[in-house]
Amino acid sequence: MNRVVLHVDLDAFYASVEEREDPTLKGKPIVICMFSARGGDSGAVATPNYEARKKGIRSGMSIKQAKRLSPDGIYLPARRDFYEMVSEKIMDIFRGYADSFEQVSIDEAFLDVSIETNGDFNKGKSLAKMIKREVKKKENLTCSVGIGPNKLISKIAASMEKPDGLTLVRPEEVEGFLYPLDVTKLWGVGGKTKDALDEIDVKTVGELAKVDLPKLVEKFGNAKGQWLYNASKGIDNEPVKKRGEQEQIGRITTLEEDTRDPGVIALKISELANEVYEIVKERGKLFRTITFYAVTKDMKGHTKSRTLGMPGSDLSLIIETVRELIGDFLSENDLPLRRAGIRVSNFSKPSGQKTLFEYKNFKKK
DNA sequence: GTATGCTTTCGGC
DNA sequence: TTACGGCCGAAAGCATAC
Repeated sequence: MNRVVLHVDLDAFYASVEEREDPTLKGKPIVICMFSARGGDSGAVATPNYEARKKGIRSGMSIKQAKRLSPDGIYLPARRDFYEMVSEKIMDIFRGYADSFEQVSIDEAFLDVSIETNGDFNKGKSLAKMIKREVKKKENLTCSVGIGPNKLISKIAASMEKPDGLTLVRPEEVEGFLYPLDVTKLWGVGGKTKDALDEIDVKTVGELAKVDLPKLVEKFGNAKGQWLYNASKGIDNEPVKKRGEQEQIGRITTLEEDTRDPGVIALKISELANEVYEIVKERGKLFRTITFYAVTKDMKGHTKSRTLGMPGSDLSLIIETVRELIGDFLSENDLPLRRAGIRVSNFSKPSGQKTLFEYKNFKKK
């Protein structure tokens, strides 16, 4: 039996939630922004609504640039915790329709409905309509749905018709659907891969499908070469599977001014470390890797990380380790920092295994 | 050589 | 050219062990 996979994507999610909360905003260009600690219009665009997109505003753009494109737009600060709550309710709706379910991000999910539809794409389509109706009715939001025989196809399908779209690609339509598309439409083909494909005159998926496997492996290595070979033909066997718990917890902030003063950086970082520590504690986790993240004046990102021999959970452990990492970083780079952050990862649950703290005490005896 | 683990970078939302 | 958040997961790059 063939698979029937849905990809559901909430339309301009943050902006749509704000419109829903304040209907007087409807029809106006709305731009949800992440303002930085620098004040004024320092910061970036998280999500523009469709009106704002018509004026050329895109996510990731600086707020200043967006204001030049649409001075009369409505610029609102992002309320991420609120969007998170709305997202959870909607994900529960999606989950109710799926044999297996995979949440990809705050506004996106895959639903495998193969069993429920018995492999029938017409049933998949009516299921998609039901989902859209329920989200509209219960949460007053629209979404775009793609239906295909796998994740790769359903994800691209969902992006074809937005907002409030529904795109069905049957197995026999896959090649016709895929071949005219630009290779960058394939999830996993970004700037680097695009440039490499340009070198061999491959611009569309159809052109990529004509390249033989050895050539792709030679150019991209085994894993990526194989993946490109399959993806170009619409082949993707990745299962829709429930994602486990969060693997990394981090916080980053923009410094009030550029600096390379280790004291100033360490102070800011310890505030962030506190927040991270609270979450880790609440979830009862132990971490083994600590990462210091920095963005220098030239906007380049850098990381310094350390993996401990033994899982730990103490705040002081985070702060002391990151202090050393800051020192390492500053001795290797000479530009002042614009942003700084911290991340812990490599989690384990406290089991019978000793923590670093317990291990140290054990040694003392 | 291949598997494994750690560090760094990339890229999506 | 200038100006540019705050996350996350995955891939790439590298070292080490067998």
